[in-house]
Amino acid sequence: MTPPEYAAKVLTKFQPLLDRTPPRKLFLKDKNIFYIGGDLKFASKTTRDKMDFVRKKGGTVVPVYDPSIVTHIVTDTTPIPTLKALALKSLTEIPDHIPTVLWSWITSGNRGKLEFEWMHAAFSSRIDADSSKRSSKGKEAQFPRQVAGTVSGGVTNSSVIDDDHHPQTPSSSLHPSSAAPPFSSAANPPQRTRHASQQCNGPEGDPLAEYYALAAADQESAESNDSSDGEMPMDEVVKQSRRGFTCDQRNTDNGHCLNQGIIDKLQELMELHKEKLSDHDRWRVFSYSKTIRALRNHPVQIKSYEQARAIKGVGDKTARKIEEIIQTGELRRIDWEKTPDVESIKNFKGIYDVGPHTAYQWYNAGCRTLDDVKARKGGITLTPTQKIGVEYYDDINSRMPRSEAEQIFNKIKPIALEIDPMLFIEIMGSFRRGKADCGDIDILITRPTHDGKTHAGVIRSLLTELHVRQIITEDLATPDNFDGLEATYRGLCRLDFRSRRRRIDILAVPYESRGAALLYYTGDDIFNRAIRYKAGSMGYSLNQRGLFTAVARDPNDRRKKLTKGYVIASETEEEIFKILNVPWQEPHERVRAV
DNA sequence: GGGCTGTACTG
DNA sequence: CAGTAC
DNA sequence: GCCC
Repeated sequence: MTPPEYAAKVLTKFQPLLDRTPPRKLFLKDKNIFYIGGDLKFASKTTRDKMDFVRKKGGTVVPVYDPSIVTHIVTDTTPIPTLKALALKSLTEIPDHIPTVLWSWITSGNRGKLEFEWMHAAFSSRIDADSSKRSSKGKEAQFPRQVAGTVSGGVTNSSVIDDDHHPQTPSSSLHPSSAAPPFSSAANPPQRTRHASQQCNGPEGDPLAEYYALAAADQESAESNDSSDGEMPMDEVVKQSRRGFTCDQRNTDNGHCLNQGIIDKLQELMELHKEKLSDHDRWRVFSYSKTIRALRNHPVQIKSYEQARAIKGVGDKTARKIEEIIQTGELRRIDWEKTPDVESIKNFKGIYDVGPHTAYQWYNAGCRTLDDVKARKGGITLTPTQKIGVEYYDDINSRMPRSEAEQIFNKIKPIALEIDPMLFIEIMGSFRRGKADCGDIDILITRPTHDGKTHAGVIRSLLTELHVRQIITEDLATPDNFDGLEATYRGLCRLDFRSRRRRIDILAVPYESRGAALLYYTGDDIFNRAIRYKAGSMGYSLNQRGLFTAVARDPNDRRKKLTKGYVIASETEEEIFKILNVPWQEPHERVRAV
């Protein structure tokens, strides 16, 4: 039997099953899927199982590719056979509203909600294809929709993934979700709400499933509300928007850039300043990184001092440097800053728990290399944490493929749920932002309280258990209070006994703080600083516990708070964005780092 | 001249 | 408290 | 470093 023949047959199968399945479990409802297993002539067992699965989850298996009907192309194979099955000559002929995704996108629905399509893009060239780009009318009406059950998710051929970005990952990896983030993000708030609602058909087991849905609904109903409800004089509001906060605008492009030459030189200079000791240098780095970010997003090639100067964040000094780069192709300041200490300091700071101060102390004691440090040259001493930092120097300074973070998390999550099945436990950080590789694993833990219970004590049990199972191998910093609702843990972990050590952070927060915590632990760093800065400039204060108002600050020292103020938002990310008048951005859109 | 995020852990 | 990390 |  051919795949189209079987697809046609699937449409009539499972109807009784579909009729008695709760609609919330049918996460493929309204999805018209054209599936390509690889063999065009014969529907293999795997292909048949997969088509069955789609149907059982409420999806429609479309027998013939018709772009006006199909909402998603799911492929387990490479471009050539895929195109053959579609009867097309080039991938570019597929409309932008039809994503080409891997099978893993389908099975991601098993975890409570379908993940973003770009996270499972089968071909990097079509990573921006997005079903939310489809005009909302005239679609998906032709086919009946219903149904559900369970079936094993298939294994995916990941050789189709463009894994240029993480060469250390063998192409035999079975984790196709390690696709790179999209180069540009076209999402906007109205589409986002649609995204969110299409993703909230979680199993009852996910305590936050409804929270995501509610948050999305909140946002929708609040769209027209003016955020400045009388608190603030109008002219001040205007002034703020003129200033422009880094958290407000998405990065427009990550690809090649017209000002790459300038960027390279400024970046080189910035890297040198990073290794210097003074506060002055620290702020220079802050400033350069802002300039570089602006240049990355700058649509035209800069050819003059004036043009450079016109960019927000570029002052006289930097504009002069840019001018020099344009005219000579060089930047003399780079050689000037390339002092002999830079290399040593950089290496020392690569040790966990070694910052500028310690690095210079060691340098002044006569250390120049890591071996000098290991030999305690000059009589230097190391803290216990620093010793761990030295021992696992290479591990800690390398990134792991997204799939490894996922695998480690998949070991930890069941252990946590065994302690308390009501826990909310998710990976945050760069993983949540969809990065193809992760520097560490950030795990957020909380628990709904409507049954009168909390997650107090869970952190202690979980850490104990993870130590026993040798998943966590070293502690770097342990919580002040192991039994509270709030806890911060930092350590090293590993997937199995022959894997590298990986940095892991486990954070627990009270349930009411989950939105603020989600926001903070998702980052990225620069986005966080920017949104906190904006909050501060609007008279609020934002931290991982919530957005606070009426915070009285010491007039002599603005950073000192005299009163805590009171929480005005903390349960959802959406309400915090809304109050701060920051356009909604999905985690993968919150990337600001250069 | 002062701000450029705000907090937790370590010794 | 200073230093470090996120 | 930049901005106020």
